This record gives sequence, C-alpha cells and structure tokens, in this order.
Amino acid sequence: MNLTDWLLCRCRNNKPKKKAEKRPRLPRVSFLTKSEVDHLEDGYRWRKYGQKAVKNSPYPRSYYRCTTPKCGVKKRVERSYQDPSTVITTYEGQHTHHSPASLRGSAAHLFMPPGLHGLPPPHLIPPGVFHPELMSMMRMPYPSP
DNA sequence: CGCGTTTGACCGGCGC
DNA sequence: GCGCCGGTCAAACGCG
Repeated sequence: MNLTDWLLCRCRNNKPKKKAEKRPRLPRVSFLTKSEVDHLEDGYRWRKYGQKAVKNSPYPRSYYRCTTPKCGVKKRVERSYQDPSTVITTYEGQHTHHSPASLRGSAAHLFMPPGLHGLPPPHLIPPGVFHPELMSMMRMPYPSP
C-alpha cells in the first residue's frame, strides 16, 4: 500500500465535505499587471493553494488565497501567453479587514496596473471583467454585507 | 517553531 | 449518459 493510496483512503473515508454557501455574488475583477514576478506586494498576505496548467498559455496558473482569517478573498495569477513578462491577476472577493501590512511604505495605495494607463488590448480577458473603476471602490471601506 | 510552499488526486458542473 | 475541465483540498517538506 503506497502512501498515496493511504492518503487517498483517508481522504475518502473522512469526507466532511460540507457544501458551503454558494457565492453567486462574488465580485470578480481582473487586472493586467506587468511584472516578472507573481509575488506582487499589494499589501495583503497570500498563500498559494494550487497550481494548474492553462491551455491558452504554456505557463501554469497559480491560485492564491488571503491568509487573513474571515477574509476569503481569492487571487488568481496567470501569465500572459503573449507577454511572458505580463501577468493577469484576478481578484475574487473583497477584503473585509484592514491590510496586515502597514500601508506606510507599502504599495497598497501605490498599486496601479500600468496596463490601465496605456492601452488595454487584452481580448483574452473574458467579457464582464476588467473594471478599472472598481479599483477605486476596493480602497473604500466595505460596509457590513 | 511557525508558516508558506509544493504536489497529486478528487469533486462538481457543464457540454455534447 | 458520459467525458472533460477547472477548481479545491490535504499532507509533507523546507526555510527563516
């Protein structure tokens, strides 16, 4: 019996899979960020929880999640297949807590995708996404849902 | 010591 | 009805 099998057994045996509440109202915002590294200090802590290869891109896509409790914000980082130096960061959800890192000296309020300044020709981004204006709202305090 | 990262496999939904 | 894809979890290891 391989460790993998054992793990599998345990996984199947212990299935506390509880269908969490659905989130049909998750604000999904995509941002085009020009960076060579996926680790863009946006003022929050992210923990990678998965990685999958994309068909449209020869590069794998990374899945990040906010490590702050009560904050189920998810982040998807994918590299542009046309511009390896450009990464598409997709934020899902809103931070309901203050930034763990002090904004002093942080790029939290300095974070500005250069793609928004120039020309956004990302036809590869699905429709209904990419809301530069939403960025301004993100910085606003989020009232109780 | 603690946290973050990594890898493999499974699950659910949707399409044809 | 079945197959496929994307997405998520879970555990272990490494590093600071």
